[in-house]
Amino acid sequence: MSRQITTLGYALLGLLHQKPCTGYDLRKIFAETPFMSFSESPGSIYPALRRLEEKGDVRGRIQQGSGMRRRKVFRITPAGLGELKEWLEKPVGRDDVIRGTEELMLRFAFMDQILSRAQIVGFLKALDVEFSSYVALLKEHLASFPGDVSLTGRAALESGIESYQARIGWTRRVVAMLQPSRTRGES
Amino acid sequence: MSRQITTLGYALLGLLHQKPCTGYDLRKIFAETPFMSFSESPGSIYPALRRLEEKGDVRGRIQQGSGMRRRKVFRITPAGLGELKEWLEKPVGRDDVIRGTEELMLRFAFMDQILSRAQIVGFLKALDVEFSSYVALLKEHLASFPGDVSLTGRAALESGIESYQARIGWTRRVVAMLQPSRTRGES
DNA sequence: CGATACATGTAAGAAGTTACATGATTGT
DNA sequence: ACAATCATGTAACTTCTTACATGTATCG
Repeated sequence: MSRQITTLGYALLGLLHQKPCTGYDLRKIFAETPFMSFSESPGSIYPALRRLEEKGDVRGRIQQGSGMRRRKVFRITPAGLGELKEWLEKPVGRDDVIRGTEELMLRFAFMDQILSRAQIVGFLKALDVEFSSYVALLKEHLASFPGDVSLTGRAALESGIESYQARIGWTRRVVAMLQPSRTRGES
Repeated sequence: MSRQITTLGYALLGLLHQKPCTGYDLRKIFAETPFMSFSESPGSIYPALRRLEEKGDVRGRIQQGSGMRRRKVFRITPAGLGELKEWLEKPVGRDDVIRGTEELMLRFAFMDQILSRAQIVGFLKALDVEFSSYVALLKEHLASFPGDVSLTGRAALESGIESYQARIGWTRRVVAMLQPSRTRGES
C-alpha cells in the first residue's frame, strides 16, 4: 500500500516540521537556499505534497481571506512526524555512503528538535565509522589502480578520498562540540 | 530529435572509449568500483546502450564462437567520441556546481587521452573559480543563518563548505602537478 | 549434477523534468 | 496599464527501479 516516501518527500516533511508552508514557500526555499539541490519546479513539488497528503503525513488547509490570494498551507501531521523520525533514526550503512553524502547530511540537518543529543552523537559516530571504512576501500582501489591507464581517473579518485576525509574531520569536531569535554574517564 | 544523452550515457561512452565492453562488463564496473554510484541493474544499462546505439554513438557487434556464450561487444563510434568530447569541453558554470560535484569529477576522470593538458588545466582552473565563489555564497548563507533555529542545520552547512574547500585545495595541487614549475617567467 | 558466474533482455510502475496553463495581487 | 511576483496546478515525456524471464558455461 502506501508507497514509500522519496528523498524529496522527506525534505518536505523536514521543512514542514520547522514551520508550516505553502507549496510556493517550499519552492522558494529550494530556489534560494543552496542547501540541497532539489528542483524548484512546480511539477515535482505539488505532486509530492499531494502524495504526502494522501498518505496522511501532511495536511493542507486552504486560506482564503478578503484581499488575499487563495493559498494552501501545509502542516506536518503526527503520522508524518513519525515517518520523519523513523527516517532520521535509520541506521547508517555502507549503502547510504555509496549513494552520496547528500541525503545523510540532509538527515543530519533535520535532527535538531526531533532527536536527542545522544542520538545525534550516535549518528555522527556511525558516519565516522562508515566514512572511514569507505576511505579505506577507496585507498585500496587507488593502490590497485593501473597508473598508466588514466592519470585524471586516479586524480579524481584522490579527490573523492580527500572529500571524505574532510567529512570525517567534521564529524569528529561536531561530536567534540556536542559532548562537553569529559577528559577524565567516565562510565 | 536525437534526445540528449544522460549522465549514465556519458559514463558509458567514457568507459567504452577506454576499451570496448559488453553490457555485462559495464555492469560489473559499476558494481565493483566505488567510483561513481550508478546502478548496476540491467534495466538501466541495456536500455541506455540501446539508446546510444540507435543514436549512432556506439556500435555493438555480436560475438558468437564455438564454446563461447553469445555476447555483444560495444565500441564507441567517431560520432560518440565527438559527443563525449563536447561534454568534456562544456564550460563549467554555477549550475554544474549546484547539481553536485559528482558529474564534474566524472568528466574530469574521462579527460585523459581525449583533451589536451592545457584544456585539463583550464577545466581545473574553472572548477577552482566556481567552487570558490560557491563557497563564498555558502558562507554568506551561514552568516545570515538564524543561529537558534537549527544547530544541526548550521553544522551541515559548515560541512558542505569544508567539503568544497577540500576540492579547491585538490584542484590547486593537481594544477601545480600538471604545470611543471615555471617559476621564472616564461612565455 | 548443482551452484555460481556469465550474458541479455523485458514489463510495470514511480518519479522527475519541461513546458504549458491559469489567474490574482502588488508595485510602478 | 503593464510587469513582476504570488500561487497552484496539469500533461507529455523520459528515465530509472524493481522484478521477472531466459539460457549457457564453468567449477567443484
